[in-house]
Formats: sequence, C-alpha cells, structure tokens
Amino acid sequence: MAPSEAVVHAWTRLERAHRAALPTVEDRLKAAGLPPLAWYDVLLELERAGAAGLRPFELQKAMLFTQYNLSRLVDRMSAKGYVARAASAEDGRGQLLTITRAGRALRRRAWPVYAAAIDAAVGAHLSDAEARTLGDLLRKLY
Amino acid sequence: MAPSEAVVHAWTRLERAHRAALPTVEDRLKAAGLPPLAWYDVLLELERAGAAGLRPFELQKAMLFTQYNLSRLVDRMSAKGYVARAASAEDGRGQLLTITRAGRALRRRAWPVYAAAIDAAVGAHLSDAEARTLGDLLRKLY
DNA sequence: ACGCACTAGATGCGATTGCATAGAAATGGA
DNA sequence: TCCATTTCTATGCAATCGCATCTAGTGCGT
Repeated sequence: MAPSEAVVHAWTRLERAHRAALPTVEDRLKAAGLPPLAWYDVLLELERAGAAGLRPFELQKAMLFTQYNLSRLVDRMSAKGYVARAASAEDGRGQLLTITRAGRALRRRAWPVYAAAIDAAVGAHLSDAEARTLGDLLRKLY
Repeated sequence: MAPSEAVVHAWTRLERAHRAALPTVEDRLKAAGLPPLAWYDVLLELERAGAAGLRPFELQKAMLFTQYNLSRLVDRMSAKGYVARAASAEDGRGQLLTITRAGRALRRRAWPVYAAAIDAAVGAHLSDAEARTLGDLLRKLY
C-alpha cells in the first residue's frame, strides 16, 4: 500500500524515460514518412502469426491495447491495404486478420528507421549489459 | 545505428511495462474521482517551486510535455481553480504559474490513491533492490 | 429448443492530442 | 535605433482517444 522510496523513484523514472524515448522514435518514423509505431507493432504481430492470422481480441491482448482503439487502428490499416480482414470461420462474431504483401513490405521498409531510433533512444545511453538488466527488470512489471 | 538484441528487448519491454502500468494508475485515480496523472505532476512541480512559481516553459521542460498540451492543461487546471496564472514581471510575453490552496488540497488528497497505485503497478513486482537498480538504469535514458 | 449471461467487435459523441501557425515581446546585430 | 531572428504562449482544425452503448453470436443450464 505504501511504496518505498525506491519504488516511487522507479515509477517516476519509468514515466520520464518513456516520455523521452517515445517521441524520439515517433518523430523519426514520421520524418521518414512512415506511419506511427503502433502500426509497426501490429504488422509485426501479424507477420509472426503467419497465414493463420490473428483475431482482433488476440492482438488486443498481445499489444495491451484497448478494444476500441484496436478496432479503429485496424480500420485505418486495412483502409490502407496493410492488413486484411476476413470473417472468422469458427466464430460468427469474429474476424481474422492477416498481413498483406503491402503490409510486409511496409514493415520491412520501416525496420531500419525504427532500429536506428531505438538505438538513439536506448542503445546510446546503455551498455549491452545494462540493457539486458533493464529488460529483465521491466519484464517483471507485466 | 544497429541496436543489439539486448537494446531492442529493453525498448520493447519499456513500452510494454509502461502500457501495463500507466492504465493501472490512471484507472485508480479515476475510480477515486480524481483528475488524471498529469494534473498531479503539475501540482507537485508547482508546489515544489513554492511562491516563486514556475513559467509554463519551465514546467514544460520539467515534465517533457509538448508546448500546446501544457498550455491547454494549464487552461483546464486554472479553470478548476487549482493553479493561478499571472503575468510575468520580467517577461512581457510570459506567465507565472502558482499552485492555489485548492491545488495543494487536491494534491494532498490524491497522494494516498496515487501511492497505492504505484505500489500495485511497480512495488508489487519488484524487491526494493530491484526497484533501485531499475530506477538507476531508467535514469540514464533521459 | 429456449432463455440468459457473456464475448467479439463497432460506433456516436465529447474530450484530448498533434500540427501548423499566429501574435506579441525579447534579443542581437549592423 | 532599426530590422531580423528567436522565444513564449495561444489557438483553429483535423485526427485520435475514452466512454458508454449497441448489435450479433456464442455457450450454457434447463
């Protein structure tokens, strides 16, 4: 109930680190004429899912997105032709999302920009060992 | 330019940890009838600044907020009577923001809820030593 | 088969964000 | 001093988010 000072500090810095790093990445993507980060994440998940595709609710849980935000994000992405929506075979309510060829191309094109941005936002500040420790600790939070 | 795998993992987990923790905190504040987290941060900064107050651009840099978002946040907060806007004495363009009595009261009232939320989102998952290490590593990112 | 609670997903509407730009005052030369 | 540049803050407008709710299917108990 009453967090220790170390916990409060960790929280505060999580907030600030995120507020510093995210715009760095988003700005670089935008500067390269690429869509926002969330689009990349969706494409990556769908690409990993392969031909089997993913249901929106699975994507939602994987990405920790709200239901309505994912619904609209998929709207935008399918309007641009990066993801395909098909009726689910097993569930009459549901859909099955798959990445399109254009989606794969976009993800491939975005990766170098994204990678450079990650390096600028994170890699430039930490040694590899530190990055590993940081990742391990953050993993415990969710 | 090409981040190591450890760096990419750290980035990914930073994103996810933040997406998990932030809604936890925001939801609890809302459930208690309190305003969003950003309001708390503003009140805290202004309270620390004391009677001298802070200029909007100082607050903006301290909080890593965009200029227009801070401008509008201050609009809302001063409309509710939590912060006071006064013309700056030294700079004819600028303002001087101070926290009001009501603002201090709100912050005091919000803290127990916020503290419990931080503990749920962070403290529950980490030992104190881990929290300290995490805080130190995150500090390097900004 | 029926009724009912639950899940999947979409959507109207108001609030907030992001972008671009405006306006007004300070600052730094020539 | 005068002009150009930069800094500080606000704002119109479009895009996105958050909330509440809706529709359609599913699945279970009887």
